[in-house]
Amino acid sequence: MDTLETRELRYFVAVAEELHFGRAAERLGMAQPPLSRAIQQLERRLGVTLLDRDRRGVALTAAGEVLLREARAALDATTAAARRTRRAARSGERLVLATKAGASHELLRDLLDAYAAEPEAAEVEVLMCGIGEQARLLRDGRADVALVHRPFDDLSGFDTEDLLTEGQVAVLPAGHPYATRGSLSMAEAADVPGLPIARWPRLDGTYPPGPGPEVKDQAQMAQLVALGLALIVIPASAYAWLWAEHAAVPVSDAPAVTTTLAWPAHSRSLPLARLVGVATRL
Amino acid sequence: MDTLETRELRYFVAVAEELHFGRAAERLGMAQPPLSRAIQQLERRLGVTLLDRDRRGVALTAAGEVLLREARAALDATTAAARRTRRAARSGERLVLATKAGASHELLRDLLDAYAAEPEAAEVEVLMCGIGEQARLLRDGRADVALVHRPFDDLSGFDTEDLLTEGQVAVLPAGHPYATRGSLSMAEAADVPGLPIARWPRLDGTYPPGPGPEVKDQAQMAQLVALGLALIVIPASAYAWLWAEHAAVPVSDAPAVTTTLAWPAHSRSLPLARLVGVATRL
DNA sequence: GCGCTGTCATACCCGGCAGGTATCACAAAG
DNA sequence: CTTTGTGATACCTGCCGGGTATGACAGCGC
Repeated sequence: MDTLETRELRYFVAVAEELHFGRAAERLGMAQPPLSRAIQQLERRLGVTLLDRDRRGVALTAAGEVLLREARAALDATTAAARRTRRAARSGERLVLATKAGASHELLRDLLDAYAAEPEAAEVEVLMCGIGEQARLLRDGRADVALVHRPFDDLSGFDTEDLLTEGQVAVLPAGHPYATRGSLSMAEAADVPGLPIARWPRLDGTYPPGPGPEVKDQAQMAQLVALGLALIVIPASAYAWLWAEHAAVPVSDAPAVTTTLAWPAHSRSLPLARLVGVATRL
Repeated sequence: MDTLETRELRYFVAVAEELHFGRAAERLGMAQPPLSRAIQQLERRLGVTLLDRDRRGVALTAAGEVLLREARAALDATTAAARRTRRAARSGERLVLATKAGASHELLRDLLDAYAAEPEAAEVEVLMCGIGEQARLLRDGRADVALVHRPFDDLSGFDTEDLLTEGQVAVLPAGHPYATRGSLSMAEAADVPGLPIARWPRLDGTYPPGPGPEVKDQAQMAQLVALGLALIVIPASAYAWLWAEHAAVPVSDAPAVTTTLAWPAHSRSLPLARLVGVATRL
């Protein structure tokens, strides 16, 4: 019952993702034959067929799907081990906080200020990342803690602390007739003539269907709205990046958004514990 | 930024746990010199000192502590990958459910019955384990899902579904004067003359202080109570294993215990999803 | 102080296996 | 039937993981 080596897992993930031995080998910086052999060995050692080689193409078996998912998690865990160990050794202690660019401005500012006021506060590095990337950064050790937003982000596997629940607002071009309304319903927001709701990616990177333009960060949204090409519905705290050409109107029936602090479940870092403590008292 | 091999992690964990290269090498089934060399290489590659070799003994540095924790998690993840892959390939699908021996009898029976009644139900193997072992079994892939009890078990890192919340009862020898009482308070239970409360291990394996005997499973508890040497306070559903020599009295102010279904956060197994679905409808 | 013992590090050797190159086998396309 | 693209096979080589023997050094008993 020998244990799998990370090398084998890396190879398998490459092949499973490319579904092509040649390209996978290239990505791994090696030749194709040893890669084929390594995968065969892996299959023999597990006693399981992972790939259906069907001349002209490779497909994952059910067991292969399982291994792909598990192997990714295991690889993330090992790289996280290396990263966190290196970080623990360097420069005393230091926290890396991942957050979506532009979101929860005031909350983040207050949190950092309050934490910095603590005696023995560690240095906090803020890592701005794209939508939905926080979980990945936490899992592979690039971040120690993250500000995430329910129900948008995937929190499974983390410890969390809710910080703030808030409604959402519709952001419109400043001169638009609806900009002076006191509030809107989702139905109204979805049906503004000439202003489709912009779509942003879901957890898996795909976009929901709809007429609006696809965007991938707040800067794109801001510009599209300022240009009068779309409207967007966002948490009220994302307000901070509003331009002069924007107006915000509360959306009465949009789902509430909770800003949450999340960190790896097994973390025992003292500075992190202190940051969480500060956050709860905010 | 090369990635760590599981072999290195295994070696490091052995040394970190033994704090002795010789014993660690023996445990790993190898000679001591190559182990020393491997650890040195690991330290060089990470650019971090993990161990303070201080003639006569080895001690972990702060970075070493971090790596020990992270390495254990990573190793669990890789062995889980192997186990789950093998299991996915064998015998169609099959679920392994871990539970504390003797706890939540009726609930477990109902759950298994309801699940078995489903069309396309997978085979469920019930794995009885000791107190607090469920989390480990889930983490290293020996189990797919577990029945755990809040606030006793460590649920960090898992998805969960609460099934049942209940009070606790004091279990006494059948003939004891208090056995006929309608209810007790914690203060009263803690102060029964000649009957100290038995202590069971906490998450880390240590015992809380107190006058009562230390026990490690329900059979020991049962016997101690039947012998008139101790009383215990347990969730009402653990009732099922009561002997004729026992009597149970509700404890009015004991913290409520919730029986919870827990599973690895990233699991995507269809039979598991079905089991969770059945559980929520229970 | 002088061995003795227990500990980790060093020196050196060897065999297996990861990786490379060349080639094969085969299926689909034309 | 050739061409093209694919993964598998055959075979070689060098590196590195592992073994043995030994060194360096701290504490201990006398």
